[in-house]
Amino acid sequence: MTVIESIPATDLLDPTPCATPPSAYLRPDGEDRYTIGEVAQFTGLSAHTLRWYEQIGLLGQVERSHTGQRRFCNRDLDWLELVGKLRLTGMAVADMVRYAELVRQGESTFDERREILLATRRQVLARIAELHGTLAVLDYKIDYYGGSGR
Amino acid sequence: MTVIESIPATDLLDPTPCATPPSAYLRPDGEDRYTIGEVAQFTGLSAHTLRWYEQIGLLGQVERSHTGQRRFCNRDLDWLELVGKLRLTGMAVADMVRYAELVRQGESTFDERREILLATRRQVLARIAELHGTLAVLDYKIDYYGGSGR
DNA sequence: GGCTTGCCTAGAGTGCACTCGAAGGTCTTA
DNA sequence: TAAGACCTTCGAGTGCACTCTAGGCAAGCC
Repeated sequence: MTVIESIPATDLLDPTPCATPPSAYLRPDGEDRYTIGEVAQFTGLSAHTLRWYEQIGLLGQVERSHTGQRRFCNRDLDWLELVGKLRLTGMAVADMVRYAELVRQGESTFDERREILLATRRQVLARIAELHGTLAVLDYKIDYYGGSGR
Repeated sequence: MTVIESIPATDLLDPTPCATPPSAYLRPDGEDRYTIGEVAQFTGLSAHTLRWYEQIGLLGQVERSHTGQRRFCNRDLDWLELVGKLRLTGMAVADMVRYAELVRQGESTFDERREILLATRRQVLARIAELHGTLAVLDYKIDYYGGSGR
């Protein structure tokens, strides 16, 4: 919960459109075929939720095995990590789907994507300020109830 | 939204159990009898929501006029202001109801109330840290999309 | 061969926090 | 005294983000 991550310089050159900061992959690229159960464990999302994400377009078409089972790749994990971060900001699923669609449309949507992220950034800053405000109220009342304990 | 409030020293002695930081009251104490519509306008909550809050015990018995209409007082506004702050922390309504019950039970519940607020405080701090983490990711991606704009 | 485990689909259900509608009573202003 | 804004209760509806159910397939193990 108290995760403030730093971003290694090696990642700053990553050319993929859905680049996100570092992940500890389960397997190296080329051998990256994960079952839905593995991904569920790795991301903390349920298998149900992962299927639902794909269904609503938040995940794009996931590859399938010859028997029709999903086989997620490292890139999918990257994307899910970003989705997780966006979810933490309070962004609505529908908005994330919109963003995912823009990613799928390619480079021509860079500007729009940047705008979305900038707007999200502003909302996060506002939310942080709001939380500092509630913190002041909480501290005031905690003091009233006999203080300390912090 | 960017409200970081300061608490005037004059309020620090307030002896009421549901004391909250300053409100700009509509009317001075003694003449503080507001209709539900006025309170709705003042708090931004709908009249429906205010009735629902009372119904579930988040608001305690609101006074009534001789014809049975609700007449809110400044104290109710104070309480609603606190509820608004707690709601901003993401506290569940059921938990706020629990807190309200403790307030109604009187001084013997001071310790328990302080514990609740301390726990909430920890959650708010964790949430702020989490948001700083998402901010780092957003900045990373915004840079990738051509930066600036902040 | 039978059992278990894990996966598939489509669609229904859940919990939260409101939010609204219906049917009717009351208050205010003209 | 009449219009219309505002009030009441009760219960149903909404939107979100999952979460689960049912019914079935496929692979691995004893």
